[in-house]
Amino acid sequence: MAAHVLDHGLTSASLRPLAKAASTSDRMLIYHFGSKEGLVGELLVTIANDLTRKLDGALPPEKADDKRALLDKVLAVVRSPVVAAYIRLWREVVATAGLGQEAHRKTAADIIEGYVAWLERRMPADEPRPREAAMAMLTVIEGIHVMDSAGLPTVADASIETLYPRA
Amino acid sequence: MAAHVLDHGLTSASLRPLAKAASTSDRMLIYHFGSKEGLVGELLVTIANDLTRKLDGALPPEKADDKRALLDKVLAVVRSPVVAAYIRLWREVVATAGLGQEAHRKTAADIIEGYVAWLERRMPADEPRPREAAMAMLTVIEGIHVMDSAGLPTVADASIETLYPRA
DNA sequence: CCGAATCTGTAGCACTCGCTACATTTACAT
DNA sequence: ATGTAAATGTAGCGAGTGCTACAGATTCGG
Repeated sequence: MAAHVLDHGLTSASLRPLAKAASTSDRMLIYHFGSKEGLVGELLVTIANDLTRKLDGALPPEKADDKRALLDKVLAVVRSPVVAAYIRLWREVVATAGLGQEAHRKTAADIIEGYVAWLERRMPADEPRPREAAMAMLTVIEGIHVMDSAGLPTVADASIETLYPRA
Repeated sequence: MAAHVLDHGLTSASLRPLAKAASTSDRMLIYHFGSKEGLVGELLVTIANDLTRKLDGALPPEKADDKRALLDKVLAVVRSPVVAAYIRLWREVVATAGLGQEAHRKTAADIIEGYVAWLERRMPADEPRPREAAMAMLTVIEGIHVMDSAGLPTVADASIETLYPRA
């Protein structure tokens, strides 16, 4: 089911295709998860954990040499095809969080807090305000994702060079 | 119809409610726009123009004193309730653009290019690379929108202070 | 005034949506 | 072995989806 959602998107995911992906029936999904909302909630948690594991695997928690090096490494990972699917899903969650979806808003906030901490742990040792630096870098990364989604990596790269110039 | 989409979102917009908002029938919408896809396309163009007009009205094209002042002014506008609705819709377009929706990707790219130019025109006169500076600022603004959507303005504000420190 | 083209209302088609009723099977403790 | 609870299959409900067929109304040039 996680694979199906990563492929086809969250808002267009309906019970019957999800059930097919899990080799069961919609009947069973409702039976086990109570409702579609419950299913999606648990699914998002699972997927977020998957992503965390992938990121940790690709980038062990060591202090980077400088911020630009860290940003480059992170972008190399999140722009890779496998992780990019997670980012697309992430865009959907943020979008629905913007509307009334309070559950998704909470999920989004949790995930962001998690990644701020994740980035903070990898900030250069000489960084005076690592937490603020992590927040700033994550904000930039989110912006870059938007540019990538729009098919404008040029804009993204120019932004990187401007905000985090190579030493 | 634009108001309805701004209120209720794009992906959940269906013909009958849209028709009701326009005091017609779904029959008529298809007659005039050919298909839902055509309708949404024209609707997005109209809405984007609306937003451009609002932004121009709120922020005439004058060179700002410095980048932080420009950023603050822009954020004051895009965070106002009226404009925030447009931003929520924008998030949806970006999210669907990330999936297969080539039409939305094109729309997204056009809009971004437009706002880069819009920002460039307002960059401080002493800015050596106004275009790159505009791209960078727009990237940051997009990231800030994400933080706002997740209900984390704290993160957004810390990022602003870090990336564009007050002189 | 009249034919033709442009509009619009009513009804409905074939489909998907989340979810449920009901019956049946399976697993397991006693 | 038997009673009980968990698990599953089949069928379907009511609502909504984009869109169409058909018929009647309106408008307008000749």
